[in-house]
Formats: sequence, structure tokens, C-alpha cells
Amino acid sequence: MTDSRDNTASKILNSLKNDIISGEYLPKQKLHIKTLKEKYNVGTSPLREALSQLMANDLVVSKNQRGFYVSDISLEDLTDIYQTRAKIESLCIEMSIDKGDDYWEANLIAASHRLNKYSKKDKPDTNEWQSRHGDFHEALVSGCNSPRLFQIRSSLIEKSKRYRSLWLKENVSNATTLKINQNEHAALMILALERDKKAISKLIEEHIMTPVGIIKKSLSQL
Amino acid sequence: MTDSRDNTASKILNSLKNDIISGEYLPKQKLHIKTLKEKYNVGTSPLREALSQLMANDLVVSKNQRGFYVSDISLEDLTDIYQTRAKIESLCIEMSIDKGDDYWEANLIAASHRLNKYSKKDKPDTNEWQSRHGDFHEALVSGCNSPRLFQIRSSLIEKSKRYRSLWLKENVSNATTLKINQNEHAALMILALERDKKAISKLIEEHIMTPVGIIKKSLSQL
DNA sequence: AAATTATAAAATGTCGACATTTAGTAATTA
DNA sequence: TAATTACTAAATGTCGACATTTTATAATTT
Repeated sequence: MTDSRDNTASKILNSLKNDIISGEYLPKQKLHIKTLKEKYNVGTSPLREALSQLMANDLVVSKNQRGFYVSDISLEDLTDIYQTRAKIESLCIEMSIDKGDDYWEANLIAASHRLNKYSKKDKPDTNEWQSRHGDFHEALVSGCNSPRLFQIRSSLIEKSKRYRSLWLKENVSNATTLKINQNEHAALMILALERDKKAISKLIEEHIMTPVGIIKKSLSQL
Repeated sequence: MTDSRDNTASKILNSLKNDIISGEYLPKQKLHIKTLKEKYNVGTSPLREALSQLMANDLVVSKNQRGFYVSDISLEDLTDIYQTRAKIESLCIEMSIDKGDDYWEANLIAASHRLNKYSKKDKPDTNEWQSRHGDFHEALVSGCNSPRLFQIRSSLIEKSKRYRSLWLKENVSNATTLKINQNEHAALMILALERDKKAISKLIEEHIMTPVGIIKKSLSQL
């Protein structure tokens, strides 16, 4: 992943981004230049270049002469992110249904099967489940074939992951996530194969909004 | 706009962005560090920080040890940008219709009036018309009230402006732009006030896609 | 002459230093 | 004691220098 042919700024960008998304740095936390330089073993320039890119991604904010901070979160933003994400996902799926071919269908069925099997496991590994879960949803939208829309989707997922991470930090167990919507996934696949745009739009929006209530509750008591 | 309390990187970012969007720097054109430093009278660090942010905005790309380039354009990307933009705009308007109140309606009527009046003028100034045109479309979506969706919308508009600029560069006259869709705007307003989501979605998507054919033709013969 | 190699020039990306601004602490005053 | 001021320490943002890589040019070889 981190090609040695990449420059320092690119390499450090990923580390920093992951550390912010995973919640290692908390919202509003100051990102001291000196500390980061030592932690990631880099000089000033590449570090600031990475931070500049994160600013453009809304993960970092900066005030002149007062340095960089992890961007703040809020209940309003949580709702806005997830709602927007739901609408975009719905859009992607509708376009998938319009354009998706046999390969899209086959790939979707396969991804669904992999997720289903793993969901029924006794002691499922969270990372593996999340990976399969992500793959399933990607299979759903993969027929849409719009790079720009995908980019928007990815960027929103990144931002929502931040909220999810912060929530997971509070709740050690995440059995909730795994159980909440097992049958919804099956329903989504069926509706996709039936090319029922209206029904699948409704369902996917609800599906994506499901965690919001839980995260909201957890977050508001901090 | 360019606050003196901003740092050098922020100030130069806007100039650079505008120069790329307006087509002063052409697609694939190399952005020599030394040249830019002299042109904008800045040092290495803030310049590279600005370029880093533009990378995150997809206006600039970079290869390690081979510097920065204005990101390329293509017919496929042109179509993708405008199509995505059309879908997003449609989404914004639908949400506007759901949430828009009396103030939204009033503001929309006012913006429509300002655009209409100016469109009937003898010798309209292009900039003034574009300003009023932009205001009208913003009035349409302003009820949607989702910062994140607005941000996506702005970013797409920026990217589409690039194509429009390149096209304008070829076609000195832009009377086309002004005349193409005068009555569509009136229709959009009426449908908005009637809260006819289905009809307005269809119309706005067509409306936004209108320039694509023209730009495509102009661009493909370069 | 075409292709390869060697050499020179130019450009990139990184670093550490420095001036300037901000934040923190102690001293002063009311 | 609380509030204001003066001072010190820390941190930021910018610059120019330097090592490394790439590109362009000339020389060599087949």
C-alpha cells in the first residue's frame, strides 16, 4: 500500500488520516507540529503538506498562527453526514440498477453469500465482518460506474467512520452492529435483483440511518 | 476576501485555484515550483501547501519527484461531472421542497425576478448574468439545509466550471449560454412553488445537462 | 545512422534555522 | 485577592540551502 516510491508527505498522510478516523486523536485536539514530527519521524514540510490535504478533507482545521486541530464533531453534523450518505448511497444503487449487468448481479450474489455465511458464525471477528459488510455494500453500488459519485461516497464513508469509531471507543462490545440488520442485507439483495428502485431506495436509506440513533445517544452523554 | 490575517498558503490557494478553474493553466500543464514562486512571490512551503490542498480537490495531481501538474480532463469526466452534478442538484431541490418555508419561496421568487429582468436586457454583461444565474439556482436549493450536501454541490460546480471555462476560451461569444434556457428557469420556479418534486427533478437534470453536448463538441476537436 | 551510455543541467522534495506570533507565568497595581 | 501588565518560554509559519532524482544533451559504441 505505502509504496516506497511515494514521497514522505503521501506516506504520512495515510497514517495521519487513519489515526484521526480511528479516533486516536480526538475532536478539537491540538496537533502539535513538534510532537507529530517526532512521532512520525518526518520534517516540517511533508508534515504540513499532509495536514494541508487533511484540511481539504475536513478532517483537520487550522487557525493562522495557532496551528492545526482535529476538526470538531457535533450531533448536527453526525445527522447531516449520515443523511447525506444515505441519499448518495441510494443514488448509487439506483444507477446500479439502471446500468448493472449480469456480472454485477453475480458479484452481488457472491458478496451477499460471503456476508451471510460469516454473520451466522459463532465467534465472528469484527474486522473480518466489517470487511465483508463493506464489500457487500460496494457490490450493490458497483454497477453505477460513476467515478465522481464513488469519490463522494468514499469521502462520506470516511467521515462517518469517524463517528462510528468514537462510538465504538465508548462501547467495547459491538455485537449490536453485527446483529442489527442481518435480514436487511438479504432484502437489499433481493430488491436489487428485482430491480425495484423505489423499494430499495427506501430500505437503504433506513438501513444507513440505523446506527445514528445509537451513536447519538452514546455521544450526547460525553 | 483575502484576509491579511490569513497565512500565505491560504492566500495563494485562492489565486491558484481561480487560475486553474479559469483555464489560465491548461490541463496536464506542468506547474513548475520555481515559476510559481516567482509569479506569486512566495516561498516553497506555502506554495507546496496550497498545491497539496488542490491535490485533495482533484484540480492538481503530482508524481513523486516529477512535480505538480494541472489535472487532466476528458470527455468521460466531463459527462461524469455534469451527470453527478445534475443528480446532486436534483437531490438538493427535492430536499428544499420538503423543508423550504415561506422565506425560501419569497427568496426564490425574488431571485427569479432579478434573473428574468436581466435576461431581457439589450446588452447584458456576462459576469452580471452569471452572477444572477448562480443566485437563482442557489435560491432553488437553499432550503435543503444540509451543509455537507452543499459542500458536495460547490465542489462539483467548481469542477464543471473548469470545463465551461475551457469551452468559453474556444468560443469567444457566449450568447448561447444566455439564450438557451430562459424559459426553463421560469418553469423551474413554478414547479418549485407547486412542490412538484418529480417534475422538477426531471427538468433540472435536463437543464444542467444542456451545455454538455455543446462543450463536448467544442472540446473533441482540440 | 540508430541505439546505448555518459555527462551536465535543472527541478524536486526535505531539512533545519529564524523571525514573528501566541500562550503561559510572574510581577505589579489597585 | 482580583485584575492588569510585563516578561519568558513555546510554537507557528516562512525561507533559503542542500542532497537526490529526473530530464536534456553530448559522446560513444555497434
